[in-house]
Amino acid sequence: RLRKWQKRIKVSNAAERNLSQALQELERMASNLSIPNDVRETSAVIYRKAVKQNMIRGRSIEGVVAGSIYAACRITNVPRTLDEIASVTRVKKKEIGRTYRIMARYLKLNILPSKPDDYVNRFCSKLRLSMEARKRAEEILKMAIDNDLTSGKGPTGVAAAAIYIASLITGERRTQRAIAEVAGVTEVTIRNRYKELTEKLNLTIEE
Amino acid sequence: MSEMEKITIENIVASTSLAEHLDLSRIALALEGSEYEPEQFPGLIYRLKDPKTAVLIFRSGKVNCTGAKNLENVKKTIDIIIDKLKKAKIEVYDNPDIIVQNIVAVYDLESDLNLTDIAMSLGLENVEYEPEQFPGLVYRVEEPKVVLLLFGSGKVVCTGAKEESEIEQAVIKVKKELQKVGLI
DNA sequence: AGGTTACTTTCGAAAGC
DNA sequence: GCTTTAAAAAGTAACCT
Repeated sequence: RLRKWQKRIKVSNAAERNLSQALQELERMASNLSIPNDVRETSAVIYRKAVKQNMIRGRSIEGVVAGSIYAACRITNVPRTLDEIASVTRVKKKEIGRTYRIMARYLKLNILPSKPDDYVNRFCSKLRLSMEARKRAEEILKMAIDNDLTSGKGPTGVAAAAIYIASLITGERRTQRAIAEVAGVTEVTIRNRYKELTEKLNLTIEE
Repeated sequence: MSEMEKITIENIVASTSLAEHLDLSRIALALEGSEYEPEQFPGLIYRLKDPKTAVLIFRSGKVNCTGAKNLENVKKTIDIIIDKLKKAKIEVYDNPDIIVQNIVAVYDLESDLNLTDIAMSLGLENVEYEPEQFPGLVYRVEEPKVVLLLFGSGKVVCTGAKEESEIEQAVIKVKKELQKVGLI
């Protein structure tokens, strides 16, 4: 009856309000991260799926939006780090990671583990490195993956070390500090990965 | 069948009941070094040095024991608590049933693992591998119902088991699955 | 550069918010 | 869902010398 209709209208109003609020949040975060439109659309699709599966219960809209963006970046092979996503939200990195993992399982997103080479173009652009350096870094990473030097290691740390080596090879040297900053890892991590890559792949840097 | 020998139990969580009700404030005074801050957590925390375990005591009389590496030490811990409470004139049961709630163990597959390949062959829907967040691959086994953490070194952590036999079953199971797909 | 400590993940019980 | 306990795995981070 009338009560029932009022309730439905209220629910649908609330749902619509939440959805438009979420999509506004999504746009805000995405533009702060310079995420392209196709990836934003993928994020929105994922967010809508999460809503349909009642995944917002017990979670914040902001957290699910952040998780959707992280997932969409992963799916389109241009992953952003959890730190990058967290930098445009009040949601903590730990919570975004947790939400993302739950979404990936529950929504059956079947997302492959991220690989170091997915980060090369973005990090090299920020470092204004040449195409030659990117190519070198990708070659090094292919060897690293073929020799299984990456299991369990953070993809960004491995990518950072490969880029550091590539920058030395092409003579466009970037400091570990500069690379560490764009990759969001510490210089210690770059050194550790650098040591392992050069030793196990017998890489010689001098020219 | 002696995979058992290569399994190291690292922690056992067990629970029991020592009484219908316990006055934690009184116990806090009886057990030197105990921590009781009901605002923060409803249980009283008490750590033993030998065996090196920790006990949580609740006002319902329920008690949890964590940190023991074998069942004897779980029993020893509970007996020590019972003894100390009795000496403080606090009435508690004598031989309470002890229920093992969780066992954490480590096993070594003795072979480096390519976690990305394992994630794909075990099926992305059964496994979680997010190296940016954690170096281990999380594998939820349905039967026995335990969770395995697989590392690149070949080390495996098993948690969620209530009996040692479940750990052995799970370990043999993954080993066979990895051998079948040639990843070990 | 090292070294130490600490945090990430998994699990379960307990009582209460 | 959170709070607290213990414990391992391996990687990364933070802080100190």
